[in-house]
Amino acid sequence: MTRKRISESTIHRLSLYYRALSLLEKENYETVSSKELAKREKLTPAQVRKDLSFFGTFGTRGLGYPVRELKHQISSILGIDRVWRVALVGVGNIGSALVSYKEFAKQGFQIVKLFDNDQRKIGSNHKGIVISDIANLETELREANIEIVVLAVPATVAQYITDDVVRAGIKAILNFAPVNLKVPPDIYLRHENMSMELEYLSFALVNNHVPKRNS
Amino acid sequence: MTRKRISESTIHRLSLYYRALSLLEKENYETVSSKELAKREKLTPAQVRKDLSFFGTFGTRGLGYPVRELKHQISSILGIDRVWRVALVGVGNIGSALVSYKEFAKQGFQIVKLFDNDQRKIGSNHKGIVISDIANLETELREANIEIVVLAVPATVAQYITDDVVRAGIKAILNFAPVNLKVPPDIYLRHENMSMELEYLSFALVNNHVPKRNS
DNA sequence: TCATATATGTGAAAAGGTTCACAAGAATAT
DNA sequence: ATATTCTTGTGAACCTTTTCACATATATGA
Repeated sequence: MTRKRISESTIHRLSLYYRALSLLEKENYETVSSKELAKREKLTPAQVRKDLSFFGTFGTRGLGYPVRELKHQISSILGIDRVWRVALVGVGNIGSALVSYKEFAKQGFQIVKLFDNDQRKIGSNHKGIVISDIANLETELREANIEIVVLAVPATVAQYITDDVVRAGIKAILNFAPVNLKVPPDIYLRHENMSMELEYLSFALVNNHVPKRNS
Repeated sequence: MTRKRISESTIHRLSLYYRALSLLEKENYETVSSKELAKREKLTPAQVRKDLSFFGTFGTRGLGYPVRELKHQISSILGIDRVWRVALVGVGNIGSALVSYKEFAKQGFQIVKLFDNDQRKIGSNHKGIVISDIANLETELREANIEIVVLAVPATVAQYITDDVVRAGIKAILNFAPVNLKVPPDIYLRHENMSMELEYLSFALVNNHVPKRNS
């Protein structure tokens, strides 16, 4: 299905374009040029055009891109023009915050299951979702037709839980634990390492680092 | 001060090496090879060696790298062998989670000030820190000698707050709001976009994307 | 002590990603 | 209708990053 090998950077930038287009739409823009789009996300016009060109031709010469239409196209490319059934494992600090994080829902990532191993939490209702026992992870992930699992558990147990998740047939995992996880090659695994960017800032301050671009 | 221009990717990987070395230290390893280090973070041995070579020669041929020593060196390169005075603006869902996030403290990022605009929160004690009024942001950032500011505020107000933060002389900002921010060129600005990785997973699932490597 | 195995450090090659530059199409003004 | 301006789409050039491959150094075992 992959026409050409799309780089990770391009995909990440699609997220940025989508975000910018959402805003432009709210501001009642009909069309937008690659120049304006680039400016808003601190990129170059050529980069914007090249990225989009991998997926088709969406613009009109002399005019630019139709905001609503392009936004829709990108959402379709990213697969966020639908609802994804997401389960969150670990309803601690980070986990709780993620349940309430509006941005996820807005983009179709619906958290429909919560898991924890804390007896005090299991069975209780958290933002409208009853917290399940992590002991039943595999079964309940299957029964609820979960497609994406978000891990917000301590690093020490992340691998065990991951093994369970993989056994449940889940193909996409987003891991917030600061540890690398072993998964079979057919599983999509991504990491959200929140210290990393702080460490980058630290490095930059200490070394007077000259970045190519901010962000 | 920059010997050579170090790439962002290299710096991010230093974070990974640091993490792996911390674990290796706990496991009582004396030395570690680039091969083992690479395996643990799903990289290649050559990559590890090349990255490290930008900063000096830390290894011993035939033996590998001394775990404790290399960990210390990397922490020094990243500037996390010291304490950073961090302020967090926005004590909502994400903000609260970040205050309790152990990983930050562990790496020297000490959150010493909290700000919010909610009258119910201002003056109250949150995990040992009294929440300040965001109206006094500029003054209090200066008075507390804050070096890094973390923004966990709604996208709609992020730019105004950023302007305040910049006026306070802060040179490093980590932004969790899903919006791009305008800052002068001498400010280090980084974004933590938590939807981005979910969107990547979505893209990967829909397009059967073949990644270069996981993560 | 010598041979063998191990593993670093690094130029050079290869791969990958970004920017350039321009032809071509569309809109707008005269 | 025509000229002018605007802006896309894209091959090619350029630049950056990764990987290769090997000389070099150390450790280990016989």
